[in-house]
This record gives sequence, structure tokens and C-alpha cells, in this order.
Amino acid sequence: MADVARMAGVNVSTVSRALSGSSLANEETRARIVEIAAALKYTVNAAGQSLRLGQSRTVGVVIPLDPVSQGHVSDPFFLALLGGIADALTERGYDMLVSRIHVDELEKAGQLVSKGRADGVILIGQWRHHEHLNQIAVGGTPLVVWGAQLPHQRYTTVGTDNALGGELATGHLLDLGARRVAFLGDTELPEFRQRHAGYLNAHAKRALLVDPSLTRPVALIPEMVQREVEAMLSGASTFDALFAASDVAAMTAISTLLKAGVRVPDDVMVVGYDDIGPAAYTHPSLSTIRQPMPEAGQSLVAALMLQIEGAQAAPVVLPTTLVIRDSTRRG
Amino acid sequence: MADVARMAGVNVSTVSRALSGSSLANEETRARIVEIAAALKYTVNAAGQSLRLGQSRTVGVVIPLDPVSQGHVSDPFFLALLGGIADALTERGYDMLVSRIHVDELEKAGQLVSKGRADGVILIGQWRHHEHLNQIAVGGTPLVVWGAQLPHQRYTTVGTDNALGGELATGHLLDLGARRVAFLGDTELPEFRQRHAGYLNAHAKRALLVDPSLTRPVALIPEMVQREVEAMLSGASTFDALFAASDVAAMTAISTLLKAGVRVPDDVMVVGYDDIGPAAYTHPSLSTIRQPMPEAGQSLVAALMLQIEGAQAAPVVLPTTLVIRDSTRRG
DNA sequence: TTGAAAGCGCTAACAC
DNA sequence: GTGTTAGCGCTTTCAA
Repeated sequence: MADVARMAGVNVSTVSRALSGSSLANEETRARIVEIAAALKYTVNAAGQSLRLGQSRTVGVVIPLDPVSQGHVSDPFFLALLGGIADALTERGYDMLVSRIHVDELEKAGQLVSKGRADGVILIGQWRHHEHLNQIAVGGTPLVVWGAQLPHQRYTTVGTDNALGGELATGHLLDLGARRVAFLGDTELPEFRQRHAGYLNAHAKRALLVDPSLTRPVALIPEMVQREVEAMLSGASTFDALFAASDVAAMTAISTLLKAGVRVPDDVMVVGYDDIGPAAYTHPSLSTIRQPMPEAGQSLVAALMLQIEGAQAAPVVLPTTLVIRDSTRRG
Repeated sequence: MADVARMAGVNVSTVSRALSGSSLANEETRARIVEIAAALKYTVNAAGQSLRLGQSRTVGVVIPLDPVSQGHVSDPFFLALLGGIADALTERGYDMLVSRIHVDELEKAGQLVSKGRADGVILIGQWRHHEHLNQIAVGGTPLVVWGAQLPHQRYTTVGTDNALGGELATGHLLDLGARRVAFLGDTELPEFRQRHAGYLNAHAKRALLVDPSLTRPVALIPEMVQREVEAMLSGASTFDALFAASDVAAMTAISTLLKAGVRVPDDVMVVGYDDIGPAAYTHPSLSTIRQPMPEAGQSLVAALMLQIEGAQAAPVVLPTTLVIRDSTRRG
């Protein structure tokens, strides 16, 4: 910046003002300075700016690494969400610092802010870390979490209406005549628990009884899902439909069923969750509950910006819709 | 830091030394300072450090957004690569700044460094930007690109042996008796072009002629792949095997084939590329060319670190292997 | 409208 | 082994 100032024959403060588009600046000088800066390929140094301003215009996006459900982070759903967040941040002129943080050191998420690397944190995947997250938020760190709204939460959540999604999915299966709907998903995790609640609710509303043995709380990684479906097939209790709490799980389940000679949807109908891109292009194409990804990114970022500005941000529950495809469409 | 110094009754420089693990430090004082810092929840401010040190200990990971092949960025392959990079960076104490940059403003990749936001850039997806990339690298920006090694490149590439991969895939199909192998992938893109060269080579080595109409240069997004496969099925020329230049494309192709009543592998054998997680769990499971993702992340980061330290980094070509699964296993 | 100068938090050369 | 101090690049208050 000193160089630019010298070349332009002005003081650095003038350069600073010109480049930041300050109101107190002669249009003529400003144009000259901008030109010189471009010629010199000069760009404002972020560290100096950040140090002086006390903010980094960077948001930390944290993906907690859970040893149990680890596989899940390779889910295209996460990439879609990450993409949505990236777009929303770019619009606002913010950079995105992505870290995978092991759950045992989740406090590092807060450190991103205390170190000044980020002005706030978006955390993708609430898992079972409710208490940890509360601690971070209580520390004053702007924090928005993708997940389910929970009692006594001190952090802001953005998520979809999981109970509604679960109910839509299950209701759809029941209305098509299914009477033994299996549920696949770890009910320990808040989002999946809510989806399961919707599953129960759909039965209740139709005055149908639920066989508890059809609820299969399993980590939604391919290995586990395959094993679980195989176990279900060789087990005593039958099922005529399957609601998997993620599309990836649903796809794995379908493959496993087909491999065992079980027809989808003729013998077993399947509904997934997320509506990831490939869902429309599998065979059979997958009926699922859509979570609106671009809106999700926008909402997460908007909520975080509010917090960064010192305001409160209310939890956001985004709408979900049922997308009907071939996996629940009987000949 | 001043607070910590005051509480410890020492000078800030002592605190700095203690916290950075400098060799000139009394073990006793250091322990006391570390303790006080922890109690105060103090962490070294990154902006100050970065400003003073002239480096950010951050690496920019850039995903170019190509309007044509855009869909490709949702490929699980990218997430896997991103994960590998993240792990390698974390090991070295570096942060990862992720940006999606539109191809028209690829110069922003270089700005990440000139602004001091990052010490170097890893670019995922060479696409058709060879010249752009050369410009950035010539500017002195440490730059490593995931992609194919090309003539006259000024930047370092890390990638797999695409020609070998293409040859392995095609050779496998030919050796199983296929005589009309279709190729799916945009041969304008360096990596796919090399895979296609391998495809041609496999034929040549077996003294088999290639029907050029079987090469289908198409963007590997589901919509396009589906349309292309449908066109191939209704077209004049037949095919008894398919080599798709990505797993996602291969999966879409299989779905389209099955939907049309074509059996896989009995009527048409299919080989993909990448070996993404789900490849093993589809029905039929997918034969494919594995690209080693953890090694890829490590190599990319290692090459970039060399450049950051001012050294030259040689291009890296990682090995690829053929993984045989059910999509090429005939009853 | 512009210039001068202080100070954001940190590290390292130098002095003790 | 520790203290003092300068200065990294920037913005902004105050003075002109």
C-alpha cells in the first residue's frame, strides 16, 4: 500500500480510503489510485485489515467427525449443504474456512473465533453433541448448527421439519397399503429421532399399530445398512416397506434387497430422505423427502450474520416435501 | 496476550515465547503461562501472528465452477478428495479456505495468496483452464492442481495415471469378450482425454478396431448421461460394454440401461472410474478404476508445501488399480 | 479532501 | 532466561 501511495504521490491513508470506497474521496484521485493499484497487482492485505478491524470476514464451517457415524460425512448431502453455504457466504463477501473436527476436540470450533480466524461458526451435524455445542455458544461464539431444534439449546439451529418429513414419508407408504413399514436410522441422533417420531405419528393418525421390532436403529453407513437389511431379510419379522433416514442409506438398502431377489417396489417399497441429486437417476428412482439445500445455506448464513452483528437469531425450520418416484410406484 | 503477561507478571515477549514453544524459555515459567492462558481462555490471535510472520498457515482450496460441467462438483469424488486434503493439512497445522470460483474470475485464486489469506492454492479440477492456470503460476503463486499432466505447464499437477486407468478398464472389458465398448466422457477435458487415449490403446494392443461412433463425448452429469444412453439404445449402433469416465456417470448409465430392460452385466458390462464409496453397494456393484484419495490429498499438500518453502515440486502421478465387481461379472 | 500518527496483536532482534 | 522495542499493513481519529 505504501508503494501505491508513493506512486500516486499521496498518503497511504488516501489509498486506504480510495480502495475501500470511502465517501470522503475525490473521484479523480480515487480513479487514479485504483488504476495504479491494478497495475501493481496490489490487493489489500487481509491480515493487516483483519488486525485493525478486529474481524476477519471469514466464517468457519465445522464438520464434526464422529467415529461412529463417520462414513456419513461422505454423503453428497453434505456437499450440497456446503455448496449452499459457500454461495451464501460469497454473496456477502465472506470467506469459508472448512475444518473437520474430531468430536473429542469440539472446543476447537470455538477457538476458530477466539483466535480471530473466523467471525462465527456454522456447524454441520449436531449428532449427539448438544451439550458441547451449548458450551461453545455460552462462551459467546456466534454459532449456528444444522440440525434439530432441541429443548434448552443455547445455540441457533437451522434445519428442516424432521417430524413432518418422517410423517410424510411413512404416511405415503401406509396410504399405498403398506402395513409393516421398517425404519432405518439411529434414533439417538436428534434429527433421526424426530423423523422416527413422525414415523410413529403417521401410524397413530391412521390408528395403526407399530411393531417395535421394525425400528432398526443403525448407523447409516453402507456397511451397516447392508448388514442390517440382510439381517432383516433372514429374520423372523417381515416388512413390506422401508423408510430410510437418508437417501444414501435408502439406495444401499435397495441394492441389498435387489441382490437378495426382493423386488422394489413390488415386494418392498422404499422412501429415502434428503433428495440428493442421484436419487432421481437410480433404478428404481427413489421416492424421498426433499430438504431444500440452497435455502438451507442461505438460512444458516443469515442466522449467523445476525449473531455476528450481536443480534439474536431465532431457530429456523425449513419446509420439507415428499417427492414421489418409482421406488414407491407399483406397476 | 498483554493480559496474560500481566497476570503472570512477565513481559508479553515471554508469553509469546512460552506459547510458541520457543527453546529459550524456562520450563517453569512456561508451564505457569500456559496455565494462565488456559484459565483466561486466551488463544493467540491469528491476524497479528499472520501479519507479523508474513504467512497465514492457511491453504486455499479452489473449486472452479464450470457452467458446462457444473453438476460434476456434487460428485462424492470431490468430497473424498476434499477430505483427504483437509486431513493432510490438519496434520501440518494448516487451515483450509474453500472457495468456489467461477471460471471467468479464476484470477481470484491467485488473489487468495496476494491478499495474504492463504500461503498457496490447491485447485481441484483442471477442466479446460490450462492457460489460466499457467498465468496464475507464473505470477509466483504456489499452485498445485488436481488433474492431468500437460505439455508446457507452469504449475504442478497431482493426479492419477489416467491413460493407464483407461487402458485397464477397457482391457478388462475386451478380455471378457466385449467387442463393442462405448466410452462416455468429455474428451475435451484433459483427464478424460487421457482416459480415452487408454481406451484406444487397449484396443490397439489387442489388434482390435475401434468404432468411433462408440465414443460419446458428453458432460458427465446425470441428465446428460441418461439422455445419451437413451440415444445410444435407440440408435443404430449396438454396444456390449460401457466405460464411463466417472462412477456417478456409470451408475446413472446402469440405471438407464436397467430401466430400458437391458441387463447389466449380461447384456452390457459397465466399468466406472474413481471408486467412490457407494460403488461397492449399488446393484449390481460397480467395477471401476480406483483413484487413491487419501494419497491424493497427501500428495497435493506435500507438493504445495514444497512450493510454499520456495522449492520446485515435481508433478505426481499416482497409481490406479482396477477393482472388479458385479457389473462386469457374468453369471 | 488529504496528511499525520496512533495502535490493532504479534514476534524477533537486541540488550541485559 | 527475560525485558525492551520496532514494525508487519491496515484504518481512522484528528488536524490542517
